[in-house]
Amino acid sequence: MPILKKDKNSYHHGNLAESLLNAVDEIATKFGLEAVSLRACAKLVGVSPSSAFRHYADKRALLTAFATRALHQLSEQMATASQQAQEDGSNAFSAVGLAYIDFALTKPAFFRAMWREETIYSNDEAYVAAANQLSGHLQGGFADTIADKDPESFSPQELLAWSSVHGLAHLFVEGPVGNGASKEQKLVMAREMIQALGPAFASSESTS
Amino acid sequence: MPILKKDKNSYHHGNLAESLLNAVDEIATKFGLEAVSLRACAKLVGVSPSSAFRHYADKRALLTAFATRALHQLSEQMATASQQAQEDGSNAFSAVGLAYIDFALTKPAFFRAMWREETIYSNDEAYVAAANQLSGHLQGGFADTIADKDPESFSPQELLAWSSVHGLAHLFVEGPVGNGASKEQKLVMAREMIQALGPAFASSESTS
DNA sequence: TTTTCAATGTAATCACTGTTCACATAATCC
DNA sequence: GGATTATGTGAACAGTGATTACATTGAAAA
Repeated sequence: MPILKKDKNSYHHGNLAESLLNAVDEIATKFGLEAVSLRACAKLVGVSPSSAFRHYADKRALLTAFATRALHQLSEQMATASQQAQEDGSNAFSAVGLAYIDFALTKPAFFRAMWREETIYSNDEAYVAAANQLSGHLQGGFADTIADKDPESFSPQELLAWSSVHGLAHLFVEGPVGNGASKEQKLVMAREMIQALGPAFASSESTS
Repeated sequence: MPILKKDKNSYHHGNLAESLLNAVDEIATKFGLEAVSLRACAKLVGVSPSSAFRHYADKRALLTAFATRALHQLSEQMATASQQAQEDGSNAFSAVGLAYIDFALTKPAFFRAMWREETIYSNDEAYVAAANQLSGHLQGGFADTIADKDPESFSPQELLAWSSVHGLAHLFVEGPVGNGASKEQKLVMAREMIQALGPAFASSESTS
């Protein structure tokens, strides 16, 4: 799946929709989310600016697709972390939470793109589904009763779990927390914070 | 402090720097943060677009000043909430945390502006100071040893406190949490989440 | 009071942005 | 092979942040 058009003379690109997402990826990674423009993406892909509108109604629609893809990537990493923890016998919620924060630290532009009401269509079906999947992974991390639960309703503890992990990730990425620290140090802070969360779950969970 | 130039013929505005901040306020409140443009602010103030650059080096500098002002406003609300709780004898951290979330729900555009690395100068002295003041209020909410602590270092529990409150506020404002719910319902969710946080602090705090 | 000068606001202009529209080219279906 | 649909193009539009040389003003200095 090449980003660039295969040969400069071919009129059709063949994979433009996805290639544009890859272009967003590349530009956001290199120069930040703010630097992502339709024209820059089009140029990177080797295509005229207006061609993007054949595949996305809007810049916002493109960013929505990108955010959705990012959500899926994060979900995937959380799933493997959970699986790994299950094999190790270690704490699943801690593993999933750390995966969440690690993703934010590794791909800050992606994390930013995911949560930005005003620049994505947050009612988009695929986006909502991906977000629900995310929260499901987190809920599944510290309780094994996921599937048949209403994804819209959170118990206070579930909300606490998501909020704290998400909040730390966001404060790392956008806020003044841990400004001088390395990624490893931040992950240590995260692990400790998650550990401190333990007593809040102890009452409702049998074993840990 | 009028936003508009007093009389259309006077060459000097007299209070442009602050009036521009008010313009950002108004536009962000009415049309969202994304709609804030230097030109729109200038027009609202009744002044030419380029005049803004006499007072702010950048659009980013303007937004930094706006974010800083917003941080102060939030700080103020947290301070009064804390004071109120102290008079009532109710839980100070809960009050401060709820004030934090209430602010985010009431002024989402302000909350967004506060935390946006790429559109503000997050190393700006005044901004950093305001952010530190914020975290101080939160730390002060559940322990009374604020003043002489290094604002850069957080204990795991302090980090947990800020992260969970901040995370829920952010998920409300930018994320899919509580999408159909009213502000009051969200505040109930917030109160319950904060309550669920209690056990995590119990071990290190004597009384509550 | 007059003169000087720094502070503040302006107009014109630049490259860039998202978006639209009439058009060009290609792939696909009958 | 010819018609139809999907996909990419080029030119244009208004709006954006920013810079520059210039205009206007208020206040300090004479």
